[in-house]
Amino acid sequence: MNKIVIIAGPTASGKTALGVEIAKILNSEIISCDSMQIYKRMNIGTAKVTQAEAQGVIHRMIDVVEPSEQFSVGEYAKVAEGYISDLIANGKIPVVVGGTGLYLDAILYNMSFGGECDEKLRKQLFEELDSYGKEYMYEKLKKLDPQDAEKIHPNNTKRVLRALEIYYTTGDVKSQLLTKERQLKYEPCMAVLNPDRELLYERINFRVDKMFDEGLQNEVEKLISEGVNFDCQSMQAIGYKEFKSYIDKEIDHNTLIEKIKQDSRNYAKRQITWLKKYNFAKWFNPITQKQDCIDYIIKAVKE
RNA sequence: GCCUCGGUAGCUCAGUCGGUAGAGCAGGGGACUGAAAAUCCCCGUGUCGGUGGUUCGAUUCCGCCCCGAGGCA
Repeated sequence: MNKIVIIAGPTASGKTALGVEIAKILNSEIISCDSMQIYKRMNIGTAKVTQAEAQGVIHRMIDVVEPSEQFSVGEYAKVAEGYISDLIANGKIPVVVGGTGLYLDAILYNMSFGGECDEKLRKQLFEELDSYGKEYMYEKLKKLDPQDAEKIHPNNTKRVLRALEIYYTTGDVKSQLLTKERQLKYEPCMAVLNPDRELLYERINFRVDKMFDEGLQNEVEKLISEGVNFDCQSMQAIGYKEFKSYIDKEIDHNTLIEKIKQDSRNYAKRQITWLKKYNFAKWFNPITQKQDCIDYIIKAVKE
């Protein structure tokens, strides 16, 4: 099995810098694993690598679609897979850097996602939800796929609808898709960066302030003037979506900043929860164990 | 100085016609297969400002004191 380096961790844990450092040592490229850095012109708020930070290291899976476009894990997996294979074919070890859990799964495992999302169908499901309520939709799923329904909380409407969507587009029920054993596609040499919680939160707060200094508001206003609205998937990103209530004059500027910090902190915690499931990953405190982490990765790659 | 209203969880506040209390947010834990920076689930003991009194029993009623906000002087 081919080796692959993975640097993961919550937002503001220092993945970017460490990734570049390791990619340089390995003379390789970085495959970003981030659901929001996919979008072009969303640079400040997603903390995308700057040219200076990249130090000449090539980054893939960044700036791949317009902020007005839809994107999905399935597409991510397909495109990222291409870059990874190319690197491996050239005798290089890909360096995957990012914190989007589902996307990491998509790289690591052989997964068969359900059918593509069908705009019309999705709309239809939403209308049904509006008129009959979430309990009705859940009951509907329960009849079609009791096994999957059991795993989804009735309140988690988004999941319920997606499960229904899978059935209507593929004719197969979701639990059917999941019967196959998950299989690792590569041999992962994986490090999770995990600063002390308190420090992590401080870093997040600091970073958000910095984003505003660097012109986050300008970036958002520019996107909006281009026609990107808050219904766009890209605008679900933390650091962007919070601007809606600010622009609608529901909150003041200071509350906006605090809200972005808060959302970022909550997100970081969810990321950590997800990353705990990779039992082959080694966790490091990026402040006190940075060199240990680099040594570990380099050694794992050479073994 | 007098009057009024407050002082309850880290924060904002609810409540107890007297039987030692509960929401939201924060915080913690968790789930996760084409929206995932999304979406969802679980977790609430704290001298109920202090101190006396009434009472079998006070955070709740009464007195005094302290702190905050407002009003009258």
